[in-house]
Amino acid sequence: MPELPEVETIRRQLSQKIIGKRLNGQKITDIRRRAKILIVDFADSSSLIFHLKLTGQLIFNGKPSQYTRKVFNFDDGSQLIFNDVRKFGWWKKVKEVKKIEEKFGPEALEIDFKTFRASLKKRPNSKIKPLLMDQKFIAGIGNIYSDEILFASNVRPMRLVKTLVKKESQKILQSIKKILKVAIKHQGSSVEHYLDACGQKGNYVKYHKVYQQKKCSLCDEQIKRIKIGGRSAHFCPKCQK
DNA sequence: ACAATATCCTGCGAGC
DNA sequence: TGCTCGCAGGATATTG
Repeated sequence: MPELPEVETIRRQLSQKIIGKRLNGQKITDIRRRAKILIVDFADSSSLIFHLKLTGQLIFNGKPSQYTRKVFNFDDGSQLIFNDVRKFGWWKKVKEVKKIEEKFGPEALEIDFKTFRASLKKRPNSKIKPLLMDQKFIAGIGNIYSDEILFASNVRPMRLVKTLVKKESQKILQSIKKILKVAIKHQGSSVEHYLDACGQKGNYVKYHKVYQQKKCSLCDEQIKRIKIGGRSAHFCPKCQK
């Protein structure tokens, strides 16, 4: 499922390919990302925005399939295809994208500890994993990376925020940045259907420590898989407290 | 005001 | 073999 590293990978690839081209006569001036939303800006200050949700793909000059929901044609004959098996993903032309951008919490790669800790204080009774996935709390993290971040932090996903000591909050924020950055470096994680804008798989799956893993790479303990708020959560009962 | 649950959709894997 | 059933998940709406 495309989370921050996957959308960021697509953003970087597409910015090389389509900035300066025209779509329906409109010149593309920039490609940005906010949370898991990809934003294509036009010269007239309107934008085309995408959310890939679970199984969305945006592939430059890709070959259309039965799951292709939309083909965007550029003035030079190149194209961008939007594939989506489960049809949860969407795209939308908007006049004023700022309003949408404002709905999200601070970007995961930009938030500072002071802000992070203050936000945590406001949600004492939340379980940490669902909170990390709350886009209004912090933007960009989904099911895969919340599991990986909490493993790296030695904190169990069901821990209540009010039980976290300062050191643990620090470790969590540190892990958020580290894991997301490394995942971007490896073009994200290809579980389910994710492919980047070149139609390639992301390699970060190789580095997953808990998400859909059987045994802990550090202590050999069986990885536990539980449900938290209707979502799967993976953790090592030995390494995570 | 907060947190938990249902909802959308479709392919896939388990089980009979 | 071939069918049914349940599961996966992001974000929103609804319920508790």
